[in-house]
Amino acid sequence: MPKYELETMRHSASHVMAEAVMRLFPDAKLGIGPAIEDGFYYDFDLPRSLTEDDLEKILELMKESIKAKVPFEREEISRQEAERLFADQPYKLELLRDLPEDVPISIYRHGSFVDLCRGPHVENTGDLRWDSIALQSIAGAYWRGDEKRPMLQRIYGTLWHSKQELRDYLARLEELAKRDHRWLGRDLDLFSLHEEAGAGLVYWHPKGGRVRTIIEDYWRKRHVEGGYDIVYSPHIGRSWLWETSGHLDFYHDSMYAPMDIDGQDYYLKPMNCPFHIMIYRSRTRSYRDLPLRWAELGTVYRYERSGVLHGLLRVRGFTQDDAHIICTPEQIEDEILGVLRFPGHVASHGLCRCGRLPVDAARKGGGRALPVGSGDAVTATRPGDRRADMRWMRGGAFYGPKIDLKIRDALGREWQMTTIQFDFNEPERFDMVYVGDDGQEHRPYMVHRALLGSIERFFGLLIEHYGGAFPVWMAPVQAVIIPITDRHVAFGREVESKLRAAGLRAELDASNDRMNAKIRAAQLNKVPYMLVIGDREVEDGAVSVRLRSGEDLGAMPVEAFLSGAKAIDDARDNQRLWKAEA
RNA sequence: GCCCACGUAGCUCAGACGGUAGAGCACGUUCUUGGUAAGGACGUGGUCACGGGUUCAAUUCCCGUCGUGGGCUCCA
Repeated sequence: MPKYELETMRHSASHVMAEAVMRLFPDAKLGIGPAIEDGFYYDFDLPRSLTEDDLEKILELMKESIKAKVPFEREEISRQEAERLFADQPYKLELLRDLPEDVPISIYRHGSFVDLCRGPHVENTGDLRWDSIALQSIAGAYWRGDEKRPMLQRIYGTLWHSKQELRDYLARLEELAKRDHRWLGRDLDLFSLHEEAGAGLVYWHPKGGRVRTIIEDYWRKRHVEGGYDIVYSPHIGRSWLWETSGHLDFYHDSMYAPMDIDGQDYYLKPMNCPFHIMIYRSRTRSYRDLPLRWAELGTVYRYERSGVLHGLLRVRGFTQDDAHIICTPEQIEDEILGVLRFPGHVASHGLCRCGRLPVDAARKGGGRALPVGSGDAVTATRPGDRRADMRWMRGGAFYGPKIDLKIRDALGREWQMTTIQFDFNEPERFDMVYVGDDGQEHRPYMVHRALLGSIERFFGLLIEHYGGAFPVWMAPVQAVIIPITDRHVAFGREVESKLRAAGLRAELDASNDRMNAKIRAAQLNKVPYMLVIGDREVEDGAVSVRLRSGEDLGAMPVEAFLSGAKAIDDARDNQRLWKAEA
């Protein structure tokens, strides 16, 4: 058993690092320095920018401190003493002043370094191992996460129990980085982005297009089965639409500048909802029509600040798998539960964990004045309440409580995918009504929901999830036919058309590379099946099947491969069935 | 948007006190016709991101813009 929790050691390491920085920059102002998931950081206000060389020096100084086994000493002091002690540390003073009155002020010293800190820490710096610490990067970070406050320099470090653990961790990071969709997308010829054609705009290549088609076909099929109707709407709309929805007021920073058409302002759509509402308003609706479930693969354009764009995961034009459910207050619970149970398969990992919060919130709130939610549910008050609107917007919710689902990428960052959001605002703004069984007009409830989130982001994470090796049913190329010499190409074409006729995405590699090179190319493209054909196969009407796992299944008649591959396709499990058959 | 770094062939990268550049892979031609992860030869390919400035001369130095990477803030 290690003597200390990693968290304690990491926090101590951040103090040791801060001490080292203070020795290099005696005038440094200290921010905060907590332990984080895999390491620690410390924020500094320094007279100049740090460089990679500085990191080496800092690590050297940390090493000295660790070798000297300097004891950590805890001390509780009065507020006045603390203010005196940190008189030249404005950020510490600010933290101090924000501490509640009844909290005792504790400080930790080791050597000449002293920090306002709750602890705990290791006994002495010698409890850390200098060879299991790495300083990873220098980054900018706003003081207290507020972009209006000064930007400090943050040093990220990582610490483990042993040198080996550190090595393993760094190796793991490298391994994960290999799954990065940005490089896989290029190597597998799935998509591209072009600086000269505009940042954050995605070009889907034929192979990426195949995967997207499969995702969309699947999406459409499940939605129709799930009681949704598919709708289509324009990409631009007159300013009236956005004024009415409120987007022009509250979402303005994310919208592109208007274009003048015959003296009228038109805007690229950042959202699909107002269009679906227009469809709703196109005729009188009865309670007998509800619930309405309208889905659209709607492409939206949003201005994103330049620093936040990231491959497919954060772009400026993307397609949402958007849907709006318009229902009566009585139907809302069933509708939400229906979404939570939605047989989305590809998107539904973890959906069930979301609980019943919004349903309860909606019920308690009666749909007009809502209680404050917790977690990711966003506060909502009255429709039309400007302050509340703005808060929802800033919080990322349009108009009410929501459920969000986040998935981590290869680099460990979280990205929002699924979102389910109540909207008590737009029905009001657009004066949506239905005629109830009492003959009176009533206000319907509206739910926005996207399961995949955006097709682009979903695809990016899908690439990383599979490391580019898509399961057979999604693979852009399912089988590559590899003739050994030119005289086998003719038979190769026959096989190719047979497979294609059977619905398989097969391609013939007729290049004049050697077979080995063709196999290598297919491997690198992560093609599930490689079908080698030479003299023996031509004679027998067979193919030799190699899997991307490297397994060689030997020769089999083309029909046998076909039925096997189709069965595999149906089972959505490429390798196992083959092994069972083999 | 902010902090730091970066931008040389499609990709990965060399390179030069400032005197307009090179490799491997990819691509093309060609020889080779090969049994499960790279056969050989030859060749095409670059306004050294873009725009200014300094200079006899800028891809190299300075400034700006655009873009990329890692963070922060923000978000599907």
